[in-house]
Amino acid sequence: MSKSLPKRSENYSEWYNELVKRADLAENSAVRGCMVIKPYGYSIWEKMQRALDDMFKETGHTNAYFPLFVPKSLFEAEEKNAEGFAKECAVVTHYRLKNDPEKAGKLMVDPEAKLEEELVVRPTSEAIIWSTYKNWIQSYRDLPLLINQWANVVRWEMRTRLFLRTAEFLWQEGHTAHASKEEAIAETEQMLEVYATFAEQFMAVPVVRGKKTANERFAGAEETYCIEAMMQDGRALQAGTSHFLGQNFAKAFDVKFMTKENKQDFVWGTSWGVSTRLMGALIMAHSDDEGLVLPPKLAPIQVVIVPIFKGEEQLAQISEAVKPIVTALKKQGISVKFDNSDKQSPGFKFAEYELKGVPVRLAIGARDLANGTVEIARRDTKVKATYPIDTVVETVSGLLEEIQANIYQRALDFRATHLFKVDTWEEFTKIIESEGLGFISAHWDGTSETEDKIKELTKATIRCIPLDSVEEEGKCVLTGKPSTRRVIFAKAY
RNA sequence: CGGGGUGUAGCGUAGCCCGGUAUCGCGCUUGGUUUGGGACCAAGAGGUCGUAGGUUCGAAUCCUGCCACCCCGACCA
Repeated sequence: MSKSLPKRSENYSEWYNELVKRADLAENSAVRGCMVIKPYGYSIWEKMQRALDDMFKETGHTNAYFPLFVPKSLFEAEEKNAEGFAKECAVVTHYRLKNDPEKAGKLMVDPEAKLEEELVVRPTSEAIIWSTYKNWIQSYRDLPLLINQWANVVRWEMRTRLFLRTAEFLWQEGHTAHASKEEAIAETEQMLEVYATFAEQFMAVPVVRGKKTANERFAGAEETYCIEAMMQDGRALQAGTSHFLGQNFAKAFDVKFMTKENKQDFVWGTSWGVSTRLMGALIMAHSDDEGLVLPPKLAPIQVVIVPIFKGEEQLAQISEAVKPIVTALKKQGISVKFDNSDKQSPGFKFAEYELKGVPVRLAIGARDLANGTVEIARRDTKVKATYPIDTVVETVSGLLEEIQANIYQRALDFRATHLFKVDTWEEFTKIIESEGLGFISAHWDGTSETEDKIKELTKATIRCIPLDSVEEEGKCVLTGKPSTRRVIFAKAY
């Protein structure tokens, strides 16, 4: 195995792929399009789950679990939703295998064990959940119903990429039911804000909050809100979506409730989700040619301590000096690893923990013991400095906060320099065709035809209509027709 | 799913055109010396050459099917 990663600047996607594998995050599995998430990668996902789950609970949601399989008849009930996902569904048709009479030791699908009704492996759970909600909701007193589930879903994608698009992926999906349209919209917007806050404060990835155009809307939704993040190659990554479902699913599954006024009405729904794709966003937003750069809040190991020693005696002395540091850091809630293995040289360890994105590294050798010092290195800037040993805890906890803030700021600055306000088609194509592309803020006439045409010509799509976009007079960048606000165009993952 | 490429030890590869039982590096094992940015020396172990067929006295090498991965398209809430 060669020591260094492919250069990010030379081949971004090769760099990404190699990084995911080399940092022990995930690898391809024996199943087409499905990945194995390795322990180190999974522990990052667990930290994401923990933080998100806390935020869901804080906003009044509880977790539940619904089946992996959806009977076809339920799946097709909400027509638009079914149609939107039909092309990427895995379907279970049989429930038994048997020995193949013609090939010894081989199994075959037992043709006699055909299911009466096919089961769709959920690509999303609206159908199975709304069919259940019908039984749970009778009165306005049963509302709002605020439920989340952590689950796996399957979407049979033609081309997959580790974390960004896999046939099976892990996610959470919130499904809520409300007595009024206003309340459902407020819920949709609240959860979008939860996602945006998580992305910015935990992942250190700035996002644009916005609404999707009709073309990009979730199948079965009245309105799809999203957060869009910019990766280091200037492409956009949809990092989370929150849908206002109107009464579409309530009508499809006949979910009615009695209002305070003693009238029957259909309930209003929302659904919202983020997936292991966030791992892809996290990796692509911050990492460099040396490897991962993790935000301290999501790093499984926040501080690694590397002893530099000659012989066991020195290691024992260093270990003694390290002990109180480890204890003190842990007391602060900081996760620490003391790597006292003598299998690898310090240089090897330095490179290894950089590859894995450990935010802070301490190095202690005989020289430090004599001087009462520790070398502290930060992953984001690669700056090293020596500090008195009794200031380590304070320095480290300050540094973790600084790194969290710094990588967010760096990503924000990157986005700022790759966000272009464009008013002519010439400029538009020039930017979109250049290597280091980015987000284009431009006027659009509001029609699907124009959106499609632009996609056809440039491969750029409307990522969203930003929630904070200001109303202004303008002309569509392609057609010249009047427009009242700018939208964000970009090439997307 | 279409076009192109790749598949050889845990990883990365040479050999393939021109058929004769597989090269090198990393890693691994053992012993020793090392350790402030991916240590060094010595000795070893490790292979149905992606897979299934075919041609041939003989196939990593030639032919066919299949599978997987990568790149470019198409597809993608």
